[in-house]
Amino acid sequence: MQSARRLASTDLRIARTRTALHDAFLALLVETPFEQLTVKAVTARAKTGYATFFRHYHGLDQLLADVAAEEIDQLLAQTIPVFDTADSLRSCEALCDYVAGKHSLWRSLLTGGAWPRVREEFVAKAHDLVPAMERPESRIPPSLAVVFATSAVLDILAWWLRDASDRPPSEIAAYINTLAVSPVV
Amino acid sequence: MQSARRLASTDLRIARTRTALHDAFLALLVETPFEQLTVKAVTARAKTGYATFFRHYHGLDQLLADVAAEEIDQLLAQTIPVFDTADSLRSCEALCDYVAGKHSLWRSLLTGGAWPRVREEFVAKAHDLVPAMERPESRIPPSLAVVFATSAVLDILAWWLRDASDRPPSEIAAYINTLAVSPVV
Amino acid sequence: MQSARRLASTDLRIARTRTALHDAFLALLVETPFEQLTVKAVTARAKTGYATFFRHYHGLDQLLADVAAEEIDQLLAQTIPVFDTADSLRSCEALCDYVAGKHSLWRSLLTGGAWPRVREEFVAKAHDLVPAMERPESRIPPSLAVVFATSAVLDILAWWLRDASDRPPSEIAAYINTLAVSPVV
Amino acid sequence: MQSARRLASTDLRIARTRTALHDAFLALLVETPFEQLTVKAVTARAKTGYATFFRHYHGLDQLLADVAAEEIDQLLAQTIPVFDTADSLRSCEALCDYVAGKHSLWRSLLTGGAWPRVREEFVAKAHDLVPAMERPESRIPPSLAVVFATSAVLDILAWWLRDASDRPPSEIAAYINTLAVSPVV
DNA sequence: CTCTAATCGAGACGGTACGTCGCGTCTTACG
DNA sequence: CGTAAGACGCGACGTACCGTCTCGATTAGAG
Repeated sequence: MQSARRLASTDLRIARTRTALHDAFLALLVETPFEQLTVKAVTARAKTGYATFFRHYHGLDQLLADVAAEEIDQLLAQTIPVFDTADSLRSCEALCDYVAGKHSLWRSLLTGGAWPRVREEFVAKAHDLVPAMERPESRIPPSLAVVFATSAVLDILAWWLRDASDRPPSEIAAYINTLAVSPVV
Repeated sequence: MQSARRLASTDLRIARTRTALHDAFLALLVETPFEQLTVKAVTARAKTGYATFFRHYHGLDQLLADVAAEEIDQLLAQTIPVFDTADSLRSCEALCDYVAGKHSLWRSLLTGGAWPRVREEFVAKAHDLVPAMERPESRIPPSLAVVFATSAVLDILAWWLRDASDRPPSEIAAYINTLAVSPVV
Repeated sequence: MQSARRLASTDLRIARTRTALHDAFLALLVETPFEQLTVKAVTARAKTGYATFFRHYHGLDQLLADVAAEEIDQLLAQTIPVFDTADSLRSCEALCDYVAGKHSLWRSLLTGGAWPRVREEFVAKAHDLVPAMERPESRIPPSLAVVFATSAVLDILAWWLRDASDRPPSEIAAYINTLAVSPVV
Repeated sequence: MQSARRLASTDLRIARTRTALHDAFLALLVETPFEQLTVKAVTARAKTGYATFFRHYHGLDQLLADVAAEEIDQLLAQTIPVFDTADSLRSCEALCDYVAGKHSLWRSLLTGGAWPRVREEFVAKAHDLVPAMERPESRIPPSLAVVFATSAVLDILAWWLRDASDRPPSEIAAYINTLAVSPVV
């Protein structure tokens, strides 16, 4: 139960239950803002006993973290090179294409009540990666640069997914490049 | 209760109660993240009856909005000219000086659980002011510009108040100017 | 305020207010069971300020007692001779005719939530009158006789007003005479 | 929760909780008039969570009905033959002996605020049993006979338990026979 | 016919109980 | 004999009503 993820449980039932909760959670997240989700609703949707939930997660926050973590890892993996590459615009486009492919998932994560937590996790993970890409010549403190850049990227993506889903990824990529990337590199 | 603020109720008791709730709320916000506040705690601190709270506000959200609204108005009044003035850096410094003067209040509003709501309100109000300063020549959609700029300003201020309170306002002003203002003007 | 009734207040306003409350109370009692009445409802109906109610009565119970007391006195005045007279049947008919004349009032008092209190008051007042009509030859203890007879009279009247309002007073009088009067004299 | 009783839940905890509430309720009923009982008091006495009460009953009324129903059934089973038997006096004595055996319980039910409800339930149940014992030759309408007889029995019992507990059951039986039974058969 | 006190309306307030909801724990019955 | 179902303790919520209180604004009835 403790760390919930990884530990690659050998028990098939455990994997089954987790998948069910995982999927039910994501499905509900699309219909309902995160703060209004209840354990009961998730377990009902997952056709799982109420108490069972707590055998796998400490609470909805952890389930969110669990679900979001891997998505965040992947998004982050797309985001980091943006700040490292010579051709940052191209990287931005790759990033936006990636998000466009998981449109509804990321809209749930970025435009609802889940988003402060997602942002926090995203920023925290980004921080861990920063030492690897020291950029001492900049006049901006690294910790601020990380916060600013990641927040800006997420803000722009959130704006896209919520208010402007009809615009092409390439356009968004240009905005990200202009507003979030250029100022810090 | 209706609109909660204004309408300047002529009854002294009402003003007294509201002030008490207002102050108690702010005092608790410094010690406790917003999401963990309870009506009971606020009314206890305000030395007010529990039910009385609901005679004035529909819930803690509305109290937060009520408390934050006027602060936001003032901060916004400092922020807008930043994007309009010839000497934007000087305006940024004025903004940072203003925030430094209300250090602990704004730290509560920007670094705790209240901040998503504050940001939302801030962005919404900023949106209402944007038409007044049309900037058609920009290649960034106005609604994105508003979201990006206000979010960036708040992010930078939040970083300052939470992680770097020892830095002088002028330095922060420079960051704001570089990261949030320049890219959109 | 204290004893509420009598004291023949010289102030017209007081009399006016009391009458208004009195009437509003009776009017509501017809529509609503006593236990569901609220002070607010009574004062609203009486077009009177909420606090004004408490300037005249300690609570709804007292208002009920106040309203009921005089009615009970009158009913009791009709009831007592029933047990004293040679021709008890005729007295019973007088009693029933009297009740028939205040049909809706007594239905409210006897068939709703007010009835336990009315009964209690009725029995208590009857008790006070019993010494005057000692009937030592009976095998039934006087205190029981009073309780039984008054309760029985009220029960029969309540049954009439609630379930059999179409029957003539004379028929009810016969029942009262047979069931409540004869057994105790 | 639904029908509250019966359906013999197989879960021990449920039975345990209901018994606790049941007992606590009866214990409090001895000390306190029914209308002044609170759910809080009952649950406190039952050492049970407040909300748990509502998982079993809709309110105190239902709990009273629940508790009283079985007692009423038993008392009624003793009462009915009184009106059917050749030797009604002997039946009355059986009835009084039975009540004497549950003295404190019935005093709580009949002499406090619970009694109007108990009476109502008692009368209602008696009504359901009446068709079985048609007595067409009587000149008293059956529905009145039921109301009168059951009310009279309860009134006499209540008088006994409240004001004359020292009298022997046989004496009370005589009163019941004289006042409540004879007039209707 | 005025002046002065009492009464009035309005409704805020502290308090208490209600009935509901969700959480996280822990017992139970069942497979 | 372990696991899924769900009862439980807890505590916050928002509502309703009570009875008290403080305000002016009237309005009687005594001088």
